Amino acid sequence: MSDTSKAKQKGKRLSSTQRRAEFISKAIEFFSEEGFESSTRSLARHLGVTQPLLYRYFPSKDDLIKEVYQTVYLNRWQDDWDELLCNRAIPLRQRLQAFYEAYTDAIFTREWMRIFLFSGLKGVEINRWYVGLVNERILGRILTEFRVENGQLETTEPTPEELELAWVMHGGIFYYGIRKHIYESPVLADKSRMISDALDVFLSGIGTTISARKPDTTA
Amino acid sequence: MSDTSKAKQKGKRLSSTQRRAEFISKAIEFFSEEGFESSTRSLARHLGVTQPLLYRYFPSKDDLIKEVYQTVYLNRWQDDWDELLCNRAIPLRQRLQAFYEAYTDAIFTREWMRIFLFSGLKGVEINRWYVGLVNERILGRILTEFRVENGQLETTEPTPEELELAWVMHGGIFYYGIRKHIYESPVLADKSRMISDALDVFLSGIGTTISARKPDTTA
DNA sequence: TACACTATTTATCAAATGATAAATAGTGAG
DNA sequence: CTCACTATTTATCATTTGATAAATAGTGTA
Repeated sequence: MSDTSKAKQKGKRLSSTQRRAEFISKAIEFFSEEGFESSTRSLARHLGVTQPLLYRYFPSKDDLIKEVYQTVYLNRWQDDWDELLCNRAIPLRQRLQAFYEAYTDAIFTREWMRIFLFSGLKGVEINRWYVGLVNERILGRILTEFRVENGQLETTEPTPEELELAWVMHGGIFYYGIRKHIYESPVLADKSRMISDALDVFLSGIGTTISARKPDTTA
Repeated sequence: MSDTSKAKQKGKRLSSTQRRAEFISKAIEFFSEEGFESSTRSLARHLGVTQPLLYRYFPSKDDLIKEVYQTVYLNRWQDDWDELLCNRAIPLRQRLQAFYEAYTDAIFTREWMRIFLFSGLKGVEINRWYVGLVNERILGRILTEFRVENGQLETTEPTPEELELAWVMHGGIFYYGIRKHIYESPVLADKSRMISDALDVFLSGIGTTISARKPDTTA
């Protein structure tokens, strides 16, 4: 009923910037369903415009895809998550629960999960970059914060074994999203509960399992 | 240097059955790298034959792809894994370690992981079937065996929360394979150690976390 | 109203695609 | 050696694909 939706119905002349934004947003919808190998004609049909119009806004299909990546990957990270993870006024367990609820709220969508996996299979740079971001901005921090809360040396680097266990925890949570949105398989409805259990298990394990097997009392 | 490799070098006349097997095996290599949207011509080049020859062995590209699925998904499960998981003469912890080492030895290959994800994104039936297999043949059993070992009623169905926690454990281990073979990201070299830690954490958690929060003392 | 500007469409191209039919060339049986 | 058989290639088709150029049609401005 709004101005824009009426304009879209008739399919006539949107402003350049509006059109561009609409193209990217609908290209995300489209490519996340059909994969990036799908044709520009099919995409244009989905957009309700003719195929050559795409080329007035993007020099090539590849450029459009890159814009899709940018939009999907970037600006997904909320800046306050950094502070949340490192806010030592709150118990770590609470911080992690809040973080993973917010984080999974942001990325557990069919669109995001599928584009993430499609681009991962293509081995594109931005995917590798994202994995690095998870490694340093989430898992590395969690391990540091765990040390601090347990009165250990903050400066001690996490061992590879600890980092791996953090990845297994993170991957377990992430896989819930894959099962739900990629496999479309039934999952526990209560996402918070899943996160809570995963965290409990991880935090009790990182304390006992790791320290017990490889006590770094070298210093 | 062998007969077959020489024959392949000259590219001349293999027996029908040999050729067919070779096509499927190399199609797995090829599609796992390039994705199923890649062209039959490109595949033929990879095979060292001309493209129409493919159609003498498979009615259509789709039929070839189905054969690829069959070969990759089926016969991957070793029959003795069933017995291994349920062999109550051995402590559950040991059974799980042995099982997951063997299981990941079987599926943590670049080919398998990539074809699994490609087919998952396409939503093909065989992928859904496989997820069901993991659910019942691995995770359901683990939970049952855990009950038995802890003197609980074998007949009691696992709660959804328990099954979810088992999925998180399994997903965490599986994600190690994704990170290694899809993201090509560095992982802990010692896979056995990763499995061991994941299992320790899971088994200690399933006993305390779950039972503590939702004690099923209804009966 | 008339004009300039540009968003959009129509028409089109060359290359790539899945698929088929006919021609060719190894191979084994007699 | 010859001939039938079939594995393989060559030639080809109709579609689909990414992309471009030219024609058309809204829209704001004077």
